[in-house]
Order: sequence, then structure tokens, then C-alpha cells
Amino acid sequence: MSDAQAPENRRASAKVGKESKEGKDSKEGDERHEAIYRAVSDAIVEQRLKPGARLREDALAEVFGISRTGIRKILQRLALEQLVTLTPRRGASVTRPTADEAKDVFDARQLIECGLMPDVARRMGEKEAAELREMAKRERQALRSGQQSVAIRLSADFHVRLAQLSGNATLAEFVERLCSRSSLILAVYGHRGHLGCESHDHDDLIGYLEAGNGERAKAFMSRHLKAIEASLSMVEEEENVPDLQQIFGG
Amino acid sequence: MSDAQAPENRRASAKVGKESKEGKDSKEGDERHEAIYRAVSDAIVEQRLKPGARLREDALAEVFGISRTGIRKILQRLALEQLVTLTPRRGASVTRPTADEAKDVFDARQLIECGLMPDVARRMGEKEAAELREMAKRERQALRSGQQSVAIRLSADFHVRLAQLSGNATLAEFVERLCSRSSLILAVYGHRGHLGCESHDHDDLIGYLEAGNGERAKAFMSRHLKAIEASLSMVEEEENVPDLQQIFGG
DNA sequence: ATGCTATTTATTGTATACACCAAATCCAGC
DNA sequence: GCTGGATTTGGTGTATACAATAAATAGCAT
Repeated sequence: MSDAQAPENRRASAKVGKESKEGKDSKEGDERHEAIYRAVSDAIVEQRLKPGARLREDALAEVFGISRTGIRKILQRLALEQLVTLTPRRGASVTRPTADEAKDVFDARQLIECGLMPDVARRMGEKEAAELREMAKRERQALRSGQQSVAIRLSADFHVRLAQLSGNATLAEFVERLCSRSSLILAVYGHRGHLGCESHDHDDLIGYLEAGNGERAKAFMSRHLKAIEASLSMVEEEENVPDLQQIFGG
Repeated sequence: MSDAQAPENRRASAKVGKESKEGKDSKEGDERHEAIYRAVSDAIVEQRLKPGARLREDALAEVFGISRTGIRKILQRLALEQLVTLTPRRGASVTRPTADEAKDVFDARQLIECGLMPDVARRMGEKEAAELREMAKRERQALRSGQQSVAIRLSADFHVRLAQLSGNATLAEFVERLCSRSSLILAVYGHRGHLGCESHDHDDLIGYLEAGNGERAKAFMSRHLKAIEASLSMVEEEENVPDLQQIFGG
């Protein structure tokens, strides 16, 4: 069964709905959707749902105890964020990023995240630094305890929080999307046991930012991202059907 | 009448559907959705649908001859792009950008579009330059013939095409979203008769790019965007109800 | 036996019906 | 006449039923 049903459903009470006609629907329904969205999104980012995995509407609907209507909404959102691919009459599946897409994503991060560093440095305070250090710490812990997928997500969270501190909500949202996709890319192309982000890096970065040294932070972020990208092994494991040509085509 | 109903509706045949039961549904349905999406999106960008305008699902469903289901899908997509605002039990309305959002958007454009210029300059060829000049020309024509809303959209198209020429699809998509929102911002905060983008600017920019002078183009784009932003009158015409506090509160 | 076609099946696409909530309206009471 | 609450109404949220299509399978002919 590989990795089905969410191992750590802190939220997402799982299959209520059906016969819970008495007490309304517990949550306001809207929050429930958000929770489900997050559950699926996290599962993808943490590679519990692997690239290429089919996401059947019925199945999801049953697991989460809502009807297909709500599931479709969530799948569409995920599709717009390019975490899932929606093929016309074939349904949804977890996106398998191509090498080109990976390059685009990291180039974009290079441009945006680095460009944001001066702003972040300017708005960095005690509280923010403390929060970031806490995040970096949790990330390190996850890594040490062998929970690589969780660490990947925490690392993404760190980068997103950083972007949010720039004060530009729009760019922060872009970074959020880029980080999600990066997690997917790491999950596919990353070497096992070698997480892209060394959490030590993150601590160093906080230092520069706390010192208000935006330029230094920018340069560091640039190297940091380059290091992540360089750690990837960009071999497109084409499991389609081109083997014959390659093997016999001679 | 300003400029109502699409002056050049190349696509979006408008209200077929209903009695077209004979030949299947003409288009593959998927393309139809895309067409409707574009029709609404364009209408918003061209200010035929003004900020604050309510978008009732029934009404849209009837106009386009599909059911609410399809409309909802489209509205959600527009909401994710922040062109429409979806309030929980109140339905959809065209987003009224705040001053803060406007600042974020233009800061983001400053960072991304300027950062893209060197890449664009590097990949600029004869054909691309010719295409861009053609676009600039059409924009100028629209402006001269008084079709300001159309000109706004064409201007956005120009910036988007430029970003696409960078070769980074992800960043190009971001620019697309930023340009849509910019059009909305211009529609709200722009002075009538003074379009943000002087089309002459665009021609100059093409020149620098064609000469392969990325840095020059970058600096020019920066000034260009600053000029647009500066041309806005950022008065939030608050038509809410806070007058009482302000007037008597002292 | 193999290749082609027809049927079946599994799954998505779409519409519609119903439930539910919020606002507008109307009526009663002060 | 104005305020407060109950009722009506308009519109969204959700589920379910049905239609359509592509893949899988079985059957038939060569």
C-alpha cells in the first residue's frame, strides 16, 4: 500500500460528513475545504503522494467525506498551482516536473528571493528573527530524526515565511508557489539523504538579516539556492516507452 | 457609452449554447470554458466590468448558456488570480484593488520585469522585435482612436509577451497575473486620458533590447514602471461608512 | 494465433435539485 | 414615526444523478 492515507492528520478529522446530519457539519465547511486542500497539498509536498500518482475524485471524496464537487474545486486549485496535472478526460495526477520546469522554478527563485533580501533585512526585528530560528531548529530536528519529507516541507515553510517578512504579499505568494514546486522537484530529482537546504545555511542567513546586511544576505541566498539546484541529479527517468528505440534503434 | 461590448471580439462568440443542441455543443466544451474565461477576464481588464461589480452566477450562466457549475469554476480561477473577490456567502464581485495591493503589484513588477530584461535582450531576434513593434503599433492606434480600455489591455499584452520572450514560463505567468491586476489598478486609480504606458516608451524599449543592451533596457523598464505608478492618483475613494467617526469623532 | 472491432467498464464532465445562509422587507410595538 | 424582530426572498454551497468518453476486454473473422 506504499504510503496511502495521511499518517499524521492533526487536522482533517477524516470521514465525518455522511451521517453527521445532526450537528451541522462541524466546521463551517469552508474551513473544512481549506483543511482538505492543505492535507492534499502537504501530502504532495512531503512526497507521500508521489509524482504521477493518480488522484481519483471518487476516492478522495470518500476519504474526506465530502462529495466530488468539493474535491474538484480543490483539485482545480492545486492544478493552478501546478502541483497536480489535470488531463482533460483522464483526471488528476500529481505533477511530475520536467527538467525545464525545474530550471525555470529555480531561476525564478533566484530572481525573486534574492531580490527580496534587502527588504527583509530592513524589516527584520527581534521577534521575527526568533521565529525564524525556531523554524530552522524544527527543520534540523526533523532532518536529524530521518523525516526527510517533513524537513523538505519545513524548509519550504522557512523560505515562505522569509518572503512574507518582506511585506510584499504578492511576491510572498509567488515564493510560496515556487517553494511548493521546489519541494516536488526535490522529491523527484533530489538524492536521498541529501536534503537541498542545509539548515545550517538558514541559521547563517538569519544572522545576516538580523544584522541588517541585506546585500550579504542576498549573496548568501543566491549561493544557497544555487547549492540546492546543484545538488539535484537532473536525469529525467523516462518511464514511458522510448526504451525500444534506444535499445534496438541502433 | 464609452466603449462597451467588446469592440473586437475575435473569440467568444457570445450567447450561443442554448439552442445549439444539434451539433453537439460546437466546441469541445473545454475550449468553450477557456473562451468564457477570457471573455470575463478581458471585460474586467478593459473595465467594461468595473471594480465592485457583482458577478451573479445565474446571470453569467444564462448569458453564456452554460450552467452554474461551469461558471463557478471560472469564477474560482479568476479569484485565484485576484481579479474577482469571492466573499463566502455573498458571491463574486470584481476586485477593487487597495492602495497597498497596488504598491505590492508595482514593486513586484519592478523586481521581476526589470530582472528579466537582460535575459530578454539576450534572446531577442528579428522576428521577436518585429512582433513587439506590431503590438506597440496596435496599442498606439487604439490609444489614438480613444479606446483607452483596449489600449490598457494591449499594453498589458505587450509586457506579458516581453516576459515570455525571457524563456522562463513561470516568471512569464507571474508577469501575466501582475499585468492583469495592473490593468485593474489603472482602471481604478488612473487619470482618464492619461494612460500609464506611453507607447513611445515601448518602442524605445524594443530598441534597447534589439541592440542587446540588457542593462539599458532594465534601467528603462524601471523608469517606465515608476512613471506608470507615479501617474496614479492613489486616493482610496472609501465609499464605506467610516465618515461618522472621522467627521464627529474628534 | 493474431489483429480488428464491438461491448463493457471505469471515471470524468455537466446540469439540476435542494439546503442553507444573509439580507431585504414587512409588521408589530413603543 | 421609529426601532426591533419575524418572514420572505434572493443567491450561494453541496450533493447527486445523468451523460459522455476513453480505456480495457472480449469476441469474431481472417
